Amino acid sequence: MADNNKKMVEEITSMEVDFGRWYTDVVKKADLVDYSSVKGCMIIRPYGYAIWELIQKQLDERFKATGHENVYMPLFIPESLLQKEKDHVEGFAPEVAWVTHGGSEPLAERMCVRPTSETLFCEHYANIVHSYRDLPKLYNQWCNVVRWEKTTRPFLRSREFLWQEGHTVHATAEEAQAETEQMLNIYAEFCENVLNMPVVKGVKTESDKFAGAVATYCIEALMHDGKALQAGTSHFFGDGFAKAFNMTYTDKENKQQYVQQTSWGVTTRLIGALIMSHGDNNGLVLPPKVAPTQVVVIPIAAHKPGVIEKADELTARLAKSFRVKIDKTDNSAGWKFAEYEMKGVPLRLEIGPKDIENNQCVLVRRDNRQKYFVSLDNLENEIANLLDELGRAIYEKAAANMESKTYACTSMEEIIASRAEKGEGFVRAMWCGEEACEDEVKEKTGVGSRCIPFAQEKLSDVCVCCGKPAKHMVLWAVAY
RNA sequence: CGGGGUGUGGCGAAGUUUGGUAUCGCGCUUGGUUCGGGACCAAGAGGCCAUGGGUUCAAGUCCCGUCACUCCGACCA
Repeated sequence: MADNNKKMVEEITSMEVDFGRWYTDVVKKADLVDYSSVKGCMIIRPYGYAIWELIQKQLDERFKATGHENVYMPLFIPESLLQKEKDHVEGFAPEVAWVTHGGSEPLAERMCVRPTSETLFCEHYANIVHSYRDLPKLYNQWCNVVRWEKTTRPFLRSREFLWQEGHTVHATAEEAQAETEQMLNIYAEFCENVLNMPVVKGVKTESDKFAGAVATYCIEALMHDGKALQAGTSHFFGDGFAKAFNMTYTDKENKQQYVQQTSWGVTTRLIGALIMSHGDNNGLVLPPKVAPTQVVVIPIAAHKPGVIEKADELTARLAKSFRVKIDKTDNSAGWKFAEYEMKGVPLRLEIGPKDIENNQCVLVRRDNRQKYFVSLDNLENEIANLLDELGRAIYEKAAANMESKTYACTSMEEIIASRAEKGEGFVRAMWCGEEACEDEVKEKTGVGSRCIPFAQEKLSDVCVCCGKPAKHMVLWAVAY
């Protein structure tokens, strides 16, 4: 059998050897994506898309529960509309794709393919909001956006990607601020409970915030290789866009006021995040709540009488409670085991002649390959428990990874030494608040500021760069 | 956008230095034996060697151009 395992090693690069290669191997071999002839864009295959649908569904439930409604905006944005907010256009100009012709006729005004839809929402809100009675407006849109990236990677950075963008307008800054924080908290809760992925909540530094925002909040996750990944953002805009787009309403005192605005989004990048958080050298490990198949039923010695029938019966029974799939192909059992491990299916159910005799089956956990011999009488409960346990276990593992790769440093030398000795991870270090220092840290140590975590800790009194009094503890890292 | 690398059946490669019949493994098809960790035997199908031009009796191989992909830097969810 050991000989057969060689095949496995050849097929997927070990994470320890080359994490980047491992990642591209996994997304392809687990059948999540395929490469497209359209440069820098990916084909999301049915299995990958099913994960996205589960993410969508569970996020959408949370949005609806907090009063949000889904809408759809146009794909194209006229140049004049994009130009209205100065910071915004400067931020996005380098990466927008332009439509210049309709058929063979040049357009009077070129249009970009949306890189994000703030401007469209702003225009719409300016039209529909007149009175304090019209507020708040809590809209969300599920769509695709285009950003002309130079280098691309499936799920992490591609020229077209799928996301959700929430856009809300409020009467007061307090209310908008509360919305911004609420949505960040929803993202964080979702990452932890649904994706089983720990995140750090914080606020971006001035230089790193969204183009046009007053403040950008984010959740940062740490991947298995110690690099950081921004998993979601929530922006507070104040009235910046409101002034540029003339979004006003009349308040109770009959005075004209600008609306206060937010936006927030997560993308298909979340799929990349969970791959790099939970995956191992056998492939994907999917959190049970977003696994398209939670239990795969594998009949053993399927030619023996009664096995297929029993496996079918079990599959039908379990389908009432779980996402179940049966594999009746004539591939060998061992091949199937490896196949569904590669695809990250949380539980494998083996049922063979011996089991049928004993009124039992074998359940095997994806994360640790532990085997359980389970009576068929109590199967649903056992499966539910094991799925829960697996979810908790991979969360704990990811949390332990994050903790063990988080380093507190009190000087630039320490940061450099930490990176050299311990490798990549989150570096916690004090900062004075000056952009020059932020840049210098990045230049000299290689790590960039990820966020100023909400959970602050005073590691020392002075900035690691300039030695002046420190204002914040910043989380630094090499990022995807 | 700068610096490397690679393009050969569906996938992964050898062959290129030194020009001479298109090779190997996986996968696929058919039949049989297997079946509790990537099975085995047998017989098949499948390629104008990325592309355009050149050199030559002869080009996957040498020369010039183009395109694509990929890795490393600068920009980004």
